[in-house]
Amino acid sequence: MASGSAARKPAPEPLVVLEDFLPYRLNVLAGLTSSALAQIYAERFGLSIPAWRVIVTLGQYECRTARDMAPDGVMHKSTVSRAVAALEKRGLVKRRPNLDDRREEWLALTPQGRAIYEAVAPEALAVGERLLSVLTPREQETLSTLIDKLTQQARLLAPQDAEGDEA
Amino acid sequence: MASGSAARKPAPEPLVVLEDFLPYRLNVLAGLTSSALAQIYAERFGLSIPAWRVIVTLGQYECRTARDMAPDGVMHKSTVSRAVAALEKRGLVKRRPNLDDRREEWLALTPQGRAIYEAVAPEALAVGERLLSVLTPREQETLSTLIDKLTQQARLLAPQDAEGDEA
DNA sequence: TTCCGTTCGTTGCCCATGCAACCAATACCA
DNA sequence: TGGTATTGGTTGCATGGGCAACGAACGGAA
Repeated sequence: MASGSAARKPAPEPLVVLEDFLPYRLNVLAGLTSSALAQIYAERFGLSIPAWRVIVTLGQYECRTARDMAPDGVMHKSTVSRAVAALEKRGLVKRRPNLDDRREEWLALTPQGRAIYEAVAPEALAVGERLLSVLTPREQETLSTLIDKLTQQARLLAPQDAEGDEA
Repeated sequence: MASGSAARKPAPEPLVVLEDFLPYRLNVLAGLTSSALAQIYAERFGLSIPAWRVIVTLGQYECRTARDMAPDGVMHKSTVSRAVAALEKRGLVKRRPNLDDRREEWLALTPQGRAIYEAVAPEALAVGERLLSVLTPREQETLSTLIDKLTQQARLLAPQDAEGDEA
């Protein structure tokens, strides 16, 4: 069927099969999980992903500077800056000047920020659990190891961008 | 040292440890590999990631419609539309009307498009190889299996967005 | 034939984000 | 001390990409 000429011809030489290409598959997986989470962050709590990361980090450490917010260089500093500004505006985060170095400021969750943190965190964790529930504990450990190895290697392959920001 | 009051206090209850949180780690890994690849695509060939995906798909199948370009629902149809438009403008892709259904159009690489495909593909593959080179063949197989399982599960958790587009 | 519902694809609008330039404060060094 | 380089953080600008509304074309039913 279809037109008489060249429909659905196989390509001369398929050099890459996209659905077997690791970076593509990683992107798909990460995108799906991100959107599952972003849905919770956004619809229920009005948080962007960067905002969520800031909140989680402050939930862990109580007091951090904006620079410490992305020690792995994942978020751009402008992203962090804007996320913090938005959170401060909503009264979820407060800043205190660091008297020892007045370039930077200490950040902390306000009580309202902490409350949101305590509301979102369990739901986010639940999504993570549901995701991992298809793997055996042993597989989960293996996965963790593999991700670490790959991440370490990926840092070497993506030098000046995501990493050069730091250092 | 530091200010006398509340610097670096541990948080009351760290509910989530970001660097152990699977979705976060996946995002970091995918982001690093993406940026390693995007660098090649962009700097050397002026291709965005969606454009690259279109080119690879057409390199595999010769003739596809825009709709078939993201069968897994990863790319939004507007993203595909714009990527195809840009590629056509650069003379890398050509459209032919499908006379059997004039809503859609067949897409194919032009010779120039094919040339770019053949130039980019090996480099992209090389990055993928270098990434995987830190894993044993057995680990690579395991990884593949785990990614598949997780992706399948992630599709269930991210319903209306990335998937609802299709169906 | 004429409706109605659905699908493919495009486009206007808007927001998020990366980049780069910039300001302020500090560090280093002569 | 002064001068330069470096770092923390913000902001203007341009771009990429999502969403939703739209137009065009098809399918089915009366």
